[in-house]
Amino acid sequence: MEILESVGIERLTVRALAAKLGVAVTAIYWHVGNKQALFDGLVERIIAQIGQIRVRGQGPEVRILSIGHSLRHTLLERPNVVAVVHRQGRTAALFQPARRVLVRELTALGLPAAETAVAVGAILNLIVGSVLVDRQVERQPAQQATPEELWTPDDVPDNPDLLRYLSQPVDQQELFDYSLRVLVRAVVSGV
Amino acid sequence: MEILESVGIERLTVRALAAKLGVAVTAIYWHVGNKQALFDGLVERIIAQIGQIRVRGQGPEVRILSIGHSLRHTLLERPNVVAVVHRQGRTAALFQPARRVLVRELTALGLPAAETAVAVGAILNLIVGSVLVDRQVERQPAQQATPEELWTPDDVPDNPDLLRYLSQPVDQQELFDYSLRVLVRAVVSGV
DNA sequence: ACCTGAACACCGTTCAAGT
DNA sequence: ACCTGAACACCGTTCAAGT
Repeated sequence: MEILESVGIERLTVRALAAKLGVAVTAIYWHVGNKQALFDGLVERIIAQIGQIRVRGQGPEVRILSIGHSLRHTLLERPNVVAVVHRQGRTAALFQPARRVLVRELTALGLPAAETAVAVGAILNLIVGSVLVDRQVERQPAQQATPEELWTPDDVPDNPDLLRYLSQPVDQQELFDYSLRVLVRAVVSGV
Repeated sequence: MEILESVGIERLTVRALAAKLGVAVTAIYWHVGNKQALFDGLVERIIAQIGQIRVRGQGPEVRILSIGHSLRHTLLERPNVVAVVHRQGRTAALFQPARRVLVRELTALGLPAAETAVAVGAILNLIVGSVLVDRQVERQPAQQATPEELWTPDDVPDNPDLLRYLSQPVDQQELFDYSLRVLVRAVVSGV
């Protein structure tokens, strides 16, 4: 975990771990089997630790929004951790606690079972997506082409105002707020 | 590209490419510099090929939905390709053509510039997220814990109907349809 | 039961040497 | 200008050998 958070998943190697522990590389293999098993164990610990969700506020809409924001915030704080979980294909398990509390809030609304299941999935997908995109953006701050090269006045004829907006870097947090609000409102009002 | 699509990004190595070309490993280095540059070049080609979007249908809502579905479909067909683009941090560039046509459709709606920029970002984020989650799900079909273990009757008291829904594997396509529809409707109606 | 060193088959990369 | 082989520093993994 220390290696992961300090130098990233790329350099979390069996040999680096052995060195950190002051032990022969092969000792790791005796204890955990192989690298796959090592990562599996690490991810299980992460899931047990990070999964916890605090729900705050009054009223279903506010409470559901707070779940989304808290989860997104937790994940954004630990990009390397999210990377391992994703790599091990355990994203679903990581999100299970959030799924649990979301179900609780949505059943309180008295929605039909089918709609609740879809709404929970949609909200969680939105969060996963937003986090993955955010990580992507921060990992590549200079996306090679500048916005000015990507947009020509031709794309947005007679609209210098829009061109200015499009040329600014996207505020991921704002996008997330907007999408989540729209989605939750639709769910709560039963569309 | 052939290696990528046939055996996946993991095994797309400089040495594998050299072997496929019947050439010494070091020849690759003379031509493209290093692996990073090799991947960069590959990704540029992919972006030029895959970015193209067909917009179909009449009316802004239908046309925007068609953009979303076409893009998602294209990306889901080539999971390995998406993986390289994502790894090289060029997702934004891959989505530029879609961004372009989305802007065109939304300006036709006559929305204020600020709202158009946010709406475009939100829709694209939804698509990226849905594709990444979908790839995740299919890469790990057996998510270790079965739904039956994840949910206890305690989580959904007195609601066996909901429990049944939650225990089924999530239909990612349905989730995407739902979220996109909600989002586009909100944008079109100017919420 | 736990740890070691040697060895193997892989990587990416550099560099001097060839034509 | 283009390609090669040898070499280096890294990987993950196995296995016989030690205590």
